[in-house]
Amino acid sequence: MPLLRPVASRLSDTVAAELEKRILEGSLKPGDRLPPERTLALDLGVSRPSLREAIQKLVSKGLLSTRHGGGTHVTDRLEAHFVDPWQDMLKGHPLLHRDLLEFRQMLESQAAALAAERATDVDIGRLDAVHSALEASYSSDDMALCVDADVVFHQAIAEASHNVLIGHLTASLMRVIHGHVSGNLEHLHTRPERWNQLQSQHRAIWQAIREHRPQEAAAAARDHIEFVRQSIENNSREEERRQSALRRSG
Amino acid sequence: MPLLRPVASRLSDTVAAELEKRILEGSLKPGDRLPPERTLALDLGVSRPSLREAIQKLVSKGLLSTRHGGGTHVTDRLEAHFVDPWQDMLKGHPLLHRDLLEFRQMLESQAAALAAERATDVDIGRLDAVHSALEASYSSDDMALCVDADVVFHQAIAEASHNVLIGHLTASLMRVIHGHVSGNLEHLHTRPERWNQLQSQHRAIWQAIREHRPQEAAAAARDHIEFVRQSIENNSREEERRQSALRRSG
DNA sequence: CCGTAAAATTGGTATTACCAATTAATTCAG
DNA sequence: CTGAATTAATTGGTAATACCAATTTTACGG
Repeated sequence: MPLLRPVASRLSDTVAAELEKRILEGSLKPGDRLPPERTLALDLGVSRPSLREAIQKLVSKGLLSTRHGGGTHVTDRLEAHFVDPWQDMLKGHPLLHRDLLEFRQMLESQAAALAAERATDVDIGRLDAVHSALEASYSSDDMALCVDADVVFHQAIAEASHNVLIGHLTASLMRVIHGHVSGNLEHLHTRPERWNQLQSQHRAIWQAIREHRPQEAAAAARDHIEFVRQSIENNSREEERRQSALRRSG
Repeated sequence: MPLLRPVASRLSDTVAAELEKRILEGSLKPGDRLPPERTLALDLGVSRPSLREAIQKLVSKGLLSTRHGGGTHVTDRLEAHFVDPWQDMLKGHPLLHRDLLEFRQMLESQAAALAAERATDVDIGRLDAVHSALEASYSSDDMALCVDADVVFHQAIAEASHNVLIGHLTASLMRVIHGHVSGNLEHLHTRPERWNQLQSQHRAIWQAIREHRPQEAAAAARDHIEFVRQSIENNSREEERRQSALRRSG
């Protein structure tokens, strides 16, 4: 009697667990579209009804969402749980930006350090690609492209840290601050020497990670955010002067 | 366009809602056995696969439980409705514990450092009160009291850091890990020397903060979480040995 | 009366077919 | 050549059916 599996009944459970695992470990990211049920069932070696039962479980858990004819997508329940309360907070209370940058400094330096420790060859390959895309975008004058590449770069580092919480939390923060990054980059673009500093900072983080030097990676990330912080301060101070001058003239 | 019901598709959803309704309104009491799938599907006027998808949803919600060949029963615990999303994530994916502790280590050491820098007199006054309450609870044998005091202590530190994000995130994490803290504390309580170590660690963090020494505070917090991590590892390893011994004897 | 084995019951899985909504590709008018 | 409308493909939703596996019930024999 081949009783290899003492407790493994309910195939749909193991399938659901497999999908959940892929989501948590990042091979299926929030927003991604799953393969069609028919092919996915074939991949997993199960029938379509079994796969569907598994999908329904995850839908009821809030991890997936299905649209008739449209496909099955991964939702971002993990992120939403943390980030929802913050969304409108930042809107009405700009003084929170200090806290947020402080938090980013901690989060991204830690992410860089862990990435330097744990990055595999595929992680480094992805980092290389993302970083060269970043440098390419900086050579262009397309601000939107720069912002996207910047976000992708930091996200790639977070995922190379191989810590689910850091990965999801970074994604959340990036979505929240996307607008601010955009404004700040536009400001920096008018100052070539600052613009180049940004690039060299990114390069420093990148190299420290791919050469597996955690201390330097963390320090470089910390310096980078510190630079961004000062830049934002200068920006708002200038803005204030401009407003005040406007008031005098008007 | 009379699109009164934008979302009403997915028959399995309406079936699941119908069953849930019957359970909640009492026509299906906890412990009751549901009719066989075939007859129930006939009653509801749907196919068996559709009914099964609905049942799987309710199973994943914790309202029903199925036993191969035994039947489908209503779970006796209805509070399963309100479980925190992160809770069951940690249940099924133990590898997340590592990530979570790693994240806590970063978060709480940073919180301690910032608290040591910025704590005002009122913050320190509150910390003193909370810490003495913690020591008092540790002298008693009331585990629930200890867990609560522990959570309050760490939360007070997070709030003394004067960073809104750190405060809220700590609160979220504390809610998620409340159950695990409880289990771990019970385990530690059986080992007096470990139990005392915990107290001295708390005291070290507390004193470093109230004497405004950020470096020591961060280090003490880091050591504390590291201690917790090792304790949990030992606990699970012992548990594993116990299980294995049980299997051998059985 | 009890224990064991056979049979009925019941949940689990797979196959197949078809329907319905969405998305893409194509075509045709301008 | 562009763009909007139509058509075709893709893809999730539902159903019917057959068979497998675990459990429970029943019946039989001691």
